[in-house]
Amino acid sequence: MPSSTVENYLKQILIESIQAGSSEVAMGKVAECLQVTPGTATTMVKSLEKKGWLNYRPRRGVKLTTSGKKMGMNMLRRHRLLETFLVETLGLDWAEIHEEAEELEHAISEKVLEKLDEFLGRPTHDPHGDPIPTKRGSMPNASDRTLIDCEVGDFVRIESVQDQGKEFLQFARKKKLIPGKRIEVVQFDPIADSLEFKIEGKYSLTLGSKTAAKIIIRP
Amino acid sequence: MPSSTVENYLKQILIESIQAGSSEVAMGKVAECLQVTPGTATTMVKSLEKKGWLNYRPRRGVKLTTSGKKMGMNMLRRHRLLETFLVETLGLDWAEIHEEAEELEHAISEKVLEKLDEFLGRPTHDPHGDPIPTKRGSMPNASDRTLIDCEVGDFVRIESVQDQGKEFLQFARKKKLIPGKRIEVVQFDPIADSLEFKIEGKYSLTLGSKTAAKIIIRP
DNA sequence: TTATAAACTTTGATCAATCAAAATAAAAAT
DNA sequence: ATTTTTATTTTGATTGATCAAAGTTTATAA
Repeated sequence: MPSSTVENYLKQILIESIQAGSSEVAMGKVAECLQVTPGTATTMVKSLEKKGWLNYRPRRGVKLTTSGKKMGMNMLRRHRLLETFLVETLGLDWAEIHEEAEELEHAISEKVLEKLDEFLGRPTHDPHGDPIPTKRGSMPNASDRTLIDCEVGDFVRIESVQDQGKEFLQFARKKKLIPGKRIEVVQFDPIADSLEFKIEGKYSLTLGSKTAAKIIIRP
Repeated sequence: MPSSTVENYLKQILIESIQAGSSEVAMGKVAECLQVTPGTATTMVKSLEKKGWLNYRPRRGVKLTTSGKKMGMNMLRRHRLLETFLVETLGLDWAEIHEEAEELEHAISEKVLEKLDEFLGRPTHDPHGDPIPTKRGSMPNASDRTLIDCEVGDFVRIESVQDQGKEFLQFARKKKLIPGKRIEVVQFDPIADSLEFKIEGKYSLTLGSKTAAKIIIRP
């Protein structure tokens, strides 16, 4: 049985490889997203290779094997199901759930997870709008379009928000930047680096491109 | 923040000291209930003393400090609330929940625990009938009478069952040896080491003293 | 093309938790 | 009062995960 450290490496490498689109993840990225020094990442990654979770090419990066991908997906499933539970059932604020799920995901067994999934009614997306992988490890592929890809006049729907930070999530909730909400793009000013839009036809909001890029949308 | 190993030592030492009635727990007991070699227990206990969780007298045993007792109680609270959740909400069998709670109790935060307690309606006892310590660390003291302390003709109620083992719990459920059930003692034969009784006036059952001692009762 | 910077790997060390086996102390038996 | 047994402690070693700092490649810039 993999330690929670191993589980974290695999989950994080999977997330990076999905996010970057490329399957090989640079060692710098690995070290960064696991919050360890580069040397630690190198050492760990070598031991993960020995155990068959991934392939490591020195000074190139790492690439998950089939079992590594499966394990990573499973962790993502745990994480997102737990987040859903924490919000839907226990009523925690969506800004607080990431850290909580981060701990619980290593402690929950497959058996309990299955019961939880059933109890929650087999949800397909977590509170941030991210898709929950199935038990078999497949995941509906998410949209790759964000608010900055929109034209003035576009009508779109928020699919998810890509920032697990407390501050951002509290801001997003206050401004109704919540998965499912309808958005109409009103104005885009590249010089001012600002994008103005209306949520549900009511609430006006202006964001810079950095933040607008965190809002994943679907037409 | 204490590691889960530390949490386990404190919880287990607390349980032992409650069970044995004496506050000082022998090193042998510590090693046994934590499933480590005696040498490991000695080493660990010394480091726990340095951190103020307990007092250690070589070749005598250990005694929790106030903060150690508090931490141990808190772990017991976590464990029992989680067990309650696993049975009441997720519908797991009571024979499977101990190991699950054993893992989850180290991962759940105070915040989530509080929400869980609220969600469950502030239960006072877990599925095995054991009292759940309050947030402040107090616990209604349990009965110390078991089935073997009964006389023929006694009418009593099952308060709890004191064996977390799978086999015993499956047996107990099948035989309706469940907290809350009423029992009438029918016969007691010291020579045969057997005790016969009726549950809810319907089901007859005979147990040896070893097993009868696991059934905590209240008049 | 060489110098510099950035990314990465090695090396040597530490910390928590553990074990096996040897040493010691206390308790029980003779 | 010894001897034997049992309980406990010590010692030396291991494993997993980590870091700091020194060394090595590869990429970038001058």
